Amino acid sequence: MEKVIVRYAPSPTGIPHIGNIRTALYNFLLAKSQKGKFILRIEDTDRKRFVPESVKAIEDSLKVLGLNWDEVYRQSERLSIYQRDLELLSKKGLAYEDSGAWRFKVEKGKKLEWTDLVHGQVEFTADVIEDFVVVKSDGYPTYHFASVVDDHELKISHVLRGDEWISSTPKHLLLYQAFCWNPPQFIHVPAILGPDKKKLSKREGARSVLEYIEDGYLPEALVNFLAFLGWSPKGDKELFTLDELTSEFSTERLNKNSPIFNLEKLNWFNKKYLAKYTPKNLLSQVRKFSKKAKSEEDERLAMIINLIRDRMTTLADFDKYSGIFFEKGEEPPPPKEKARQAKEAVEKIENWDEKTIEESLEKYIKESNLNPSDFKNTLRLAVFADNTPPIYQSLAVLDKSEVISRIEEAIKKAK
RNA sequence: GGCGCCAUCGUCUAACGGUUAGGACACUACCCUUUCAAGGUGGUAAUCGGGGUUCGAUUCCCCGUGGCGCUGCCA
Repeated sequence: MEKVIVRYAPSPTGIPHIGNIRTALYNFLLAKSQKGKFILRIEDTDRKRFVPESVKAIEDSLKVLGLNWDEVYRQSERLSIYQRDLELLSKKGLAYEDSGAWRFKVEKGKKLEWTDLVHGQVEFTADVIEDFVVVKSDGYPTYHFASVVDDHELKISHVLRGDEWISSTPKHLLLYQAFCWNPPQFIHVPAILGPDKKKLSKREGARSVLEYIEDGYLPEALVNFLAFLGWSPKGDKELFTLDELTSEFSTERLNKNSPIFNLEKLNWFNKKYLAKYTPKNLLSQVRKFSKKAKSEEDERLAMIINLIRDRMTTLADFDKYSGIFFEKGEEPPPPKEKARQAKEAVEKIENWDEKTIEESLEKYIKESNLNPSDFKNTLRLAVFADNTPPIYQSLAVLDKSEVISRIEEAIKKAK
């Protein structure tokens, strides 16, 4: 069997959004699932729209997700190849000059068809195709020309790209015929849509994976989420690592219709992957996302993370839920009498560790014949806020003196 | 306008002629629980419409409708 060689060919006209990167993901999965080669090809043939920084953004986006490429090419460095093949066409009488550009001569009446790995048999008539430009007057090739020449040159076996290219594929087929080359397999995948069913816009997820990473989303979650937007594995399993996706991937299970970007689902994936992180790993990740966490010592930070990790959606959520461990919440204090009792109970605790705190307070509740829920509620309101992680463990995060001074503060404020 | 692609719960999807149309997110009820989460168990919710083919259509064919794409010396 021929070797599978696949390419992701973005044009560097801006930061690639999540939909572009999903195409890259599918290309990567297709290549690696067949033990093939994954090529990155920068299609920088439009000099007007070229944004130099976007090349790095493309590379960084792939790297952060682990989509490592085997080879990289830039079309702007391959001009002589296109020139050579243009001459070939022109010698055959299939290209002609027009206002400084070169056009391919389309033979009318021809039937162009291919078997798309997603769509099945697709047919066009050459009648609807105009003589199209292959080399622009500035000497750079058009997409149609450059991609066909390069795909052949690099022995690309499968062209997996967005389905906006379906209508252009007949042009590409014409070129393959003109050169007497065998066309690759075509796989056209639908674009991701926004919640309004329109093309993904900036506010609805057309952001780059780099931005999602900055917001505290995990690469594993992004990969899993993106893979499932237009593809599904056999069973009901939902959580897949990149390696698992690679061994499971098959183009047959790629979808025909356009999926809609759904942030809720991404959030769910992110929570799931966050839950899988080891405490040590999570700690170092959280440090990158929070100033407060950065200056906190390991042991205490680990305690806090352990208490709030279940409610974090992204890494950036550390600040959102850890506030009560740095500063008391705004909640109104409990009644004075109850707060005094709480203070008394806390003062009796001899060793300030989680276990002793719990034993000692439970003992106090029993001896004073208190309602346990009510007492814990009082503690929560006096020391923290109305929502907290388990109260005894939370108390252990603070110093005893801090707890007492917070309660005293509450007593002062209480009626 | 022409050409093309697409159509299952609100969303992501399963089904490859026969299922009580399955799973997940979201929503919701209950359980667990001092609170908020997390977790557990249930629930609401879908085959765009009309014709065929067939003993039988979500599934195959045609028409319509709707959405999207292309129709650039942009990709």
